[in-house]
Amino acid sequence: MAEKIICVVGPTACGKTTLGVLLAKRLGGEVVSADSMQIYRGMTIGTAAPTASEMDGVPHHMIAVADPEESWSAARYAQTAIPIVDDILRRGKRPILVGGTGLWLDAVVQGREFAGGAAGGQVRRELQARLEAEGIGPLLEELRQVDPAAAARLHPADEKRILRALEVYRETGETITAHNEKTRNLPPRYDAVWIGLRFADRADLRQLIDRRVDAMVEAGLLEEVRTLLDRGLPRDATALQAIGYKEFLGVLEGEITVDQAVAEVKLRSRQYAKRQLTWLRRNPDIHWIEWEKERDFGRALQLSTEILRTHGLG
RNA sequence: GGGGGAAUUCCAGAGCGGUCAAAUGGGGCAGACUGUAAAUCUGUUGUCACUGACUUCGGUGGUUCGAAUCCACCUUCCCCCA
Repeated sequence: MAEKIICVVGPTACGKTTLGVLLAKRLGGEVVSADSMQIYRGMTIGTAAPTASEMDGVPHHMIAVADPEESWSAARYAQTAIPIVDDILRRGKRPILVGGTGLWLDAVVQGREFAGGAAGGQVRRELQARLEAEGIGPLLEELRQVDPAAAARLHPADEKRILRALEVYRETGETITAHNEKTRNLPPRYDAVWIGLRFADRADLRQLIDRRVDAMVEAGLLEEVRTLLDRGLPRDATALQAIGYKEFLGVLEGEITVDQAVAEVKLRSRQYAKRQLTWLRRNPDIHWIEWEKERDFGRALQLSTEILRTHGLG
């Protein structure tokens, strides 16, 4: 029987961090972050990573544990986070996964494994070079030869996944389609109770995002980005894909003004929130707590407690 | 005061007599997604009784078989001269 863990999910700025801490305190739990950007060090302001006071004494894992120059993936995250979750359980505490990166959450909770190969690998670089030289056509044709199902499923414009599919075959001798079929129905690694936070009206989320972005800028987002660059972080680092960072990079390089960057960050953030919601919507196990206008954490904690109780927790 | 230019679907911006409900981009909405996922990719975006019909391209009137596209006047905006 898989062990019980809690997952707190939702779009950016919906209050996951706060609820996670409240639940941890009530249940004697520890937070394991599932955030693809908070994982990097030196990116606290722009990723809205919890501060020491926000953590309120609750142990947090997987936040600021990676060098921004490193390129973390969902697979690497899972490899690192799963042992941590297990350790928390072994110590008789409750793991609480808190995060907005849907794939990363699923990578821990589900029993699936990622196929071989990786972004920085030799095979991938070869494929990338071929893509640049020949275009996607020949690569898609090659995929059609070895894995017709994947070739049919993937949109011809989806270069990233076409490359990945070829890479898996080259690296492992097994097609990604076969790998997926093999692992898709494995039992979940944990018995997760999913709690989702969202606003009943998206306009309220937007307002909150706007305010938060303004606060980030006031808190020194520009300086944070400058510091990262001063330490030699290359412009193409995965960490700099983070919303807020890439835009303010543009400010430092004199391409756009601060006002333009702020507007851009707000826009990208709400688009991101939308994508997060799309990902989460297909998870039927999520128990949604809806905010009306303002976030009421007292009520959310109460509702969460009831949800957890029905799942034998609390 | 005189001369010139422009007004297009949520925004920007094509279109310059029929093949235009109107290119393209942005935004919105919806979706996908398993080793870059805060990334990447897709669909859709006037209305409806939706393989067809109806109402649109600043306003009014006109030319024409037919107009977003031509003409007149009006309104607004921009530029130049004064």
